Amino acid sequence: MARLSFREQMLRAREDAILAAVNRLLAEKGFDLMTVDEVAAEVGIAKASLYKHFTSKEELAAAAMIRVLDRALAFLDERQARADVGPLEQLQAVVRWTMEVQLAGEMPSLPAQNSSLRQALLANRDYMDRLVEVSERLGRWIAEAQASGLIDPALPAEVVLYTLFARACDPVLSLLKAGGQYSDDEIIRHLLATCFHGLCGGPRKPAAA
Amino acid sequence: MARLSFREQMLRAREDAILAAVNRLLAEKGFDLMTVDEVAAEVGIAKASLYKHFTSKEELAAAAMIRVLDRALAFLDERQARADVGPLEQLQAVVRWTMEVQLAGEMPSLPAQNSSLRQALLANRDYMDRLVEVSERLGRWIAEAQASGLIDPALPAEVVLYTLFARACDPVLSLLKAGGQYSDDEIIRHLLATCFHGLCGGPRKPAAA
DNA sequence: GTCTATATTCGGATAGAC
DNA sequence: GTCTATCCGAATATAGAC
Repeated sequence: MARLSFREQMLRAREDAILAAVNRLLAEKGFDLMTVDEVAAEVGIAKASLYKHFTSKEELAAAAMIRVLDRALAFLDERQARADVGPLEQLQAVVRWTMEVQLAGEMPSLPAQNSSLRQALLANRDYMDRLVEVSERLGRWIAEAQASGLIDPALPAEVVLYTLFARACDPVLSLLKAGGQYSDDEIIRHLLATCFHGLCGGPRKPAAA
Repeated sequence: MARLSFREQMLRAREDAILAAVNRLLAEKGFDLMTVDEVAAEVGIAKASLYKHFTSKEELAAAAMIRVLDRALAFLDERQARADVGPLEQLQAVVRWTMEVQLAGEMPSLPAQNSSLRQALLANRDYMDRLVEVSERLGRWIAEAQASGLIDPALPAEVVLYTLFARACDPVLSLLKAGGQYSDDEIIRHLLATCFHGLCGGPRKPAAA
């Protein structure tokens, strides 16, 4: 039993190393430009060995994205444990977290509408279940925030949810990061401001009347 | 002379048909997933004939994107002719226009950071000149709007500019469009609201104090 | 379950006739 | 300048030895 468990641990460790590499490459180049050869090279094993763990490139990417969703769910767990935080602050904390993941180069970009990956993800129950779970938890905060007017009640909740997902891989962040003239904190501050208060800059100026 | 001019016209017409097809395919699938075979099939000519007009897939895509920028510049010309419109309204009109182009399925998505297309575009003077021109014109409106406080002066102009570009190919729009439960007008209205006033919904509620 | 070597498919690009 | 036919490299996936 102990030996089996040990082997199992080794297996898990290797697979996690694989998924970490896939995750990084997905963030850097996206699914289409990432090659299985690169993944194998980065992990330091032969390509054929990869295919013993995962049966296709799509499954490889799906496993990495499931891992990201699991991290997101763990983060949501943490936040939900705090009862003293309002729904708007929770949503802002989530967006901040996604930006930190982006800055760390660990946020895979959304698959294009036609990608073979998209098909695979839609058919992957493990992935879809987690995506639905994340959406439902965010949906509860969105509903609360809209009920109290902290989030614009005129916006359909769907629009708010999609916007949060989209900001999790907003190209503005990588453009600013590539420009190199702002610190990570400044980037996050500006993007949080535009996400929640818009380019016009909402309620911070209390209208000099 | 007349015959030469006629031939020239035919050539232009064919090339424009090619670019229209490329533009549509770029919007639908992106550069990586678009194949030259598809383009040829859609135009109804042989692939080899395409390569008489354009020497590579990258050049083909670049020509299509230059065409988009030319349309944008023409739109900016129109707007600048109106002297009675404030800078914020001009920027909102621009964003609205980009969303209409997106809804028409004619807005190519931003090339990924590592795409071979990105390299080609950066080296393409015709493309870069137009991109700089668009940026400078938008930059003037942004500066004016920030000077009068209509756009948040705390945001670096660069952040505002990048955000406008990013909203021109925001995946939120295609998600809402795919959902099918909102009219094009509603989609544009909600996205304009989140872009300029944020999820919290800025100055429309005059703070019931 | 890891390796080397290879099969196979696909897509960008070209040759050469007309 | 358009076509048909083809080349060639790249990338996914697999065979088969150890």
